[in-house]
Amino acid sequence: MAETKFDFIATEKKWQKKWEEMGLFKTGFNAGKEKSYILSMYPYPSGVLHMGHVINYTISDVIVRYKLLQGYDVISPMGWDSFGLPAENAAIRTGEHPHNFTEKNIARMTEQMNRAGWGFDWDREVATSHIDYYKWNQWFFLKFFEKGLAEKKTAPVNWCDSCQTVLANEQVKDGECERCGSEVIQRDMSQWFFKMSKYSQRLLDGHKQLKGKWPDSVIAMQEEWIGRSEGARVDFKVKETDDELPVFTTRPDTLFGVTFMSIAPEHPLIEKLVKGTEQEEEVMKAVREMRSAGTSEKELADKEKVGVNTGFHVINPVNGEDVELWVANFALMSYGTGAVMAVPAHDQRDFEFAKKYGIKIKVIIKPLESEPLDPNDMQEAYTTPGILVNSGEFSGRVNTEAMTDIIAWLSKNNFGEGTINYRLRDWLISRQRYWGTPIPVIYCDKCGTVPVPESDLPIVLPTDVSFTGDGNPLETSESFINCTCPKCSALARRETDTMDTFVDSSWYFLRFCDPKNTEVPFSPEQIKKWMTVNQYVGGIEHATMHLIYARFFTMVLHDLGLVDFTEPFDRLFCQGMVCKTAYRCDNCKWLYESEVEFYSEVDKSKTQGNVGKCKKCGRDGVTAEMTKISKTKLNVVDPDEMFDRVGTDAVRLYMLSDSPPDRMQIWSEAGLNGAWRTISRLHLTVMEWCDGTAGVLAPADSARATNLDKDNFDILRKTHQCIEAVTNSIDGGFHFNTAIARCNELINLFRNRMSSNSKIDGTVAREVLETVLRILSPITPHLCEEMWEKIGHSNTIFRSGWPIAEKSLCSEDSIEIPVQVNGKLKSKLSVSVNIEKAALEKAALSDKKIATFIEGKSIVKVIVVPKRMINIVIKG
RNA sequence: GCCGGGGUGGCGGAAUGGCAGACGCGAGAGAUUCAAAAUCUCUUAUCUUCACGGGUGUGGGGGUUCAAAUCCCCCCCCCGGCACCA
Repeated sequence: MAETKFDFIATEKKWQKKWEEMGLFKTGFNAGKEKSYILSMYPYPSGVLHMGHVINYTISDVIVRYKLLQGYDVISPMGWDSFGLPAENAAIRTGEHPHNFTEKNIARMTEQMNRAGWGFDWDREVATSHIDYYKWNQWFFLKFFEKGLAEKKTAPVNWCDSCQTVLANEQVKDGECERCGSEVIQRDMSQWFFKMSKYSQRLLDGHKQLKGKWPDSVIAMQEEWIGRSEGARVDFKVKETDDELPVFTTRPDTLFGVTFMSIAPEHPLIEKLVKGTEQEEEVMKAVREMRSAGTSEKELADKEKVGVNTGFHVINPVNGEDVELWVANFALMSYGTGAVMAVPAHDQRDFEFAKKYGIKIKVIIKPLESEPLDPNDMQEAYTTPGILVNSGEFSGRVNTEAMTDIIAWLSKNNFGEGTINYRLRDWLISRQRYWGTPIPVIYCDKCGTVPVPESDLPIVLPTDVSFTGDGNPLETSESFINCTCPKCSALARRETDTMDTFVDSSWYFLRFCDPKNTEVPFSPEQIKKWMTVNQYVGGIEHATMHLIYARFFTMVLHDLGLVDFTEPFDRLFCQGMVCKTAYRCDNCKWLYESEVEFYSEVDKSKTQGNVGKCKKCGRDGVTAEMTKISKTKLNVVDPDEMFDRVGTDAVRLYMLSDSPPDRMQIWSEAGLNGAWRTISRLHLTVMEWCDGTAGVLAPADSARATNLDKDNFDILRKTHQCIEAVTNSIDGGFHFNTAIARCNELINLFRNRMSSNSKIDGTVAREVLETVLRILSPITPHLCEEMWEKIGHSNTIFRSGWPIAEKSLCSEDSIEIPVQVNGKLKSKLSVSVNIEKAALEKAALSDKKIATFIEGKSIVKVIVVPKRMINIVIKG
C-alpha cells in the first residue's frame, strides 16, 4: 500500500542536506558551461522574514533551479544590507551594540532562509557592516573624490528630525521620511554629495538597452525622476543694477509675452538688490515669511501662491521691454536658475498670479481660427497652439513650429541659447548616524579638507561610543574624532558623517563575484566571468532609489576603468506586493484580520463590499478591503508557521499558481489548501504508479515502446505540449501560473487514464511522470526530487536537464474545427489536421447542424482558415 | 494634470484578431464513512425552455473586420508613480 501522505518535513530536511553536500548552488556545479547570474535584492537583517521576502526569493529560486536544469553555471549569491538605522535605534533602546544586534538577526534569518530551501551560494555571503566590505566603500569614496565626483557643499537639504539625519532626495516620499514616515524639513547644511546630476543624460540613454528587459513602469519612473526638459536659457539683466539674471524656459516661443519675472525667496540676489532701498523692509519681511512658512515639502506643495514686488525691473532681451521683478514662493531655488520668466497670457499659474496682483497681461498667441484674445476678457490662460502676434520677426508663424528658429535666433543675437535641464540632483550621501561607513575625510585647520590616504584605510567604526538617541554617537568618541592631518601631521578632526547605506548596495553585486578578495574590491577576471547580472529580482519600491544609484555607481566605475560595462542588470523583474483581504467596519473603523473574527453572519464568498455585521458596534457595514501585508498594518503572515503546516513546496506552489508574479498577490488560507491538495495528488500519483509497477521498469529500460495505441499517443502528445507551453510560460515573462495550469491538466489526464480501463504503456507512463517531475522541480523542488528518487533515479533531478519538447508530438493529428454562421458558433467538425482547404469547406457545408442554418439562404462567402475555423456568411 | 499598468463568473485569473471563462479557489449535489476530516465523481457566467435548444455576455458608447476581450476613436472607473519643474 502506498503511503498516502507526503511527509514534507522529513523530505525537506533530507534534500536540503543532500543539495548542500552535492554543492548544487555553488558556482561550478555545471562547471565549464555558460554562466547565469541570478540575483535577488539582498535584505536588511531585521530579524524575521516577511512575505515580501518569501515571494521575492521564491521567484529567484525557481529561476535558479530552472537555469540549473538548463545546464547553466549558475551564480546565486546572498548577503546582508546590514548597516542602517534599526540596529542603531535598537542600541538606543536596549544598549546592545548594533553589531551584536545585527549578527543575531543575520543568524536567525539565515536559518529561516535555509528552512525555506532557497538555493543560495553561502560561500559568497557578504555583510556590508563588516570591515572587509565597508573598507571598499571608503576606497570608492576616495576614487570618486579624486575624480571630482564627491564634494562637500552647503545646500538646503532634507532633514528628518526623528531619524536625526539628512536624507537624499530619493528618500523623501510625499514630504515624509521614506523610512520612518516623519515629516521632512528643509535645512541648510554642509554635506557630502556624489555628483549624480552629471550623469543625468547617460542614465537616460542607458534606458535604451534596458527597454523590453526591465518593466516599463520602472523605466518610466526613472525617466520621470531624471526629468529631462528641453528649452532655452535666456539672459535677462536687472535694469537698475545691471546684475545678470538668466532664466530657463521650455517656452521660448512666449518670450515676447513676458510681463514679470519671479525669483525664489532663497535667491541671493534679493538681499543685494533691496539693501538700502525704501522698500527693503517690506520686501524682506515678505521674503522672510515665504522662507519660513512651511519648510516641509508637503506644505510647500499645498501653499497658496504669494509674492512681493521688489520694485526692480529686468530687461527682456528680445524686445528691450521693462519687466517687473517679483519674489514668488512658487519659484524653486533648486530647479533651473531659481528665476522664472512669467507669461500670464499663456501659462495658467502666471495668469492666476498676475490677476491676483494686478500685473499686466500681454497676449502674443492668437487662436488658429478666431480673432486675437482680449487680455481683459480672458478667464484663463490660452495654452493651446496658435499664431504668434506682437512677436517681432516671428509674428504670423505657428508658435510650436517657430520654436527651433526662435532658439537659433536667441543664440545668434547672444540673448541666450538652447539648453536642457534635468530634475535629477546630486546624491546626498552624508548621514549623521553611527551605524554606517565612516566617510574617510579629515579636517585640518591648515590644510582644509584632506582625504584619508588609501594606505590608512579602513577607517574603522569606534566602539567607545554611547547611544543616547541625541546626536551622532560618533561625535562622542574622542578616539575617533581626534587624529593627525595626513599632510602636515598637525592635530586634526575626523569627519563624523557616515555614508548612506545605498552606497553599500550600489556595488554589492560586484563584490559577490569576488567576495573574499583582500587586495581589491573585486578582480577584473572574476567580474569578467560573472557580470553582468542576467536576472535581477526585487521590489518596485527601489525604482528611483537603489536602481538609479546602482546604475550611476556602475557608470562611474566604468569611467574609472574598473568595469567594462555601464549597465549592471541586464534583466529586471519586479514582484507584486503581497496583500490579503481585511475587514473594516465603516461605522466604528475597527479593522479585522479575518472574517471569523467579527461575526458569524458573514458572506465569505465576497471579497469586496459589504460582507456583514460588526462585532464591536453591532451595526451592519463591515466591508472587505485589500491590505498590504506589513508590520505596521498588524496582519502579518508568519512564513515559518506556514512552512510547518503545509511545507515550503506548498507555499511556493500557492504563491506562484494564481496570479502572474508581477501583479498584486492575494494571500488566502483557502488557496494554500488548494496548493497542498495539488502536491498530495502528485505524490499519490507517483506512489500508486510505483506500487503498480514495482521492479518492472528501471529508468534505463525506459526507451519509448513502439506501436502505441491512440490513448497512449494522446497522453504523450499532451506531455510534449505541456513541455512546450511551460517553457514558453517561463521564458516569456515568468508566467508560472499558466505553467502550473498546464501541469495540472497533464496530471489530471494521467490520473484519469490510470483509474479508467485504458492501459497506459509502462514506458509512456514513465515518460509522463518524469516529465512532470522535471518541469515542476523548480517550483516544488523537494517533492519532485523525492519522487524522482522513488521512481528509481540515483542522481539528483537537477542533473536531469530541462525536457525538450519533440516537435512532431506538439501538434495534433486530428483537431476540432469550429464552424460559424455569420460569425456565431454553430457546429464543430472533427477533422484531420492536414485536411485540404476545399475538403474542409465541403465538410462544413455538408454538416448536419449547419445544413439547418443555411437551407434556403444564399451563401455570400465562406472563410476557411486552415487549422483554425470556418465562417459561412449567408444572406436572407 | 502628466506618465505607467489595469477593468473578463461568487473570487484569483486563462485566451493578444479565430470555440470567452483554461487551471485553481469557493459553492452545490452525490459516493465513501458509525461519524467527521480527508479523498473521489458530477454540476457551477447569465436569461429562457420540462427538455432538445435558443438568446445575452469581457467597464460604457461608437467604428474597422467574414470574425473583436484582443485593433482604432471617445468616455468612465481602479491601482502605482510624478507633480508649483518654469
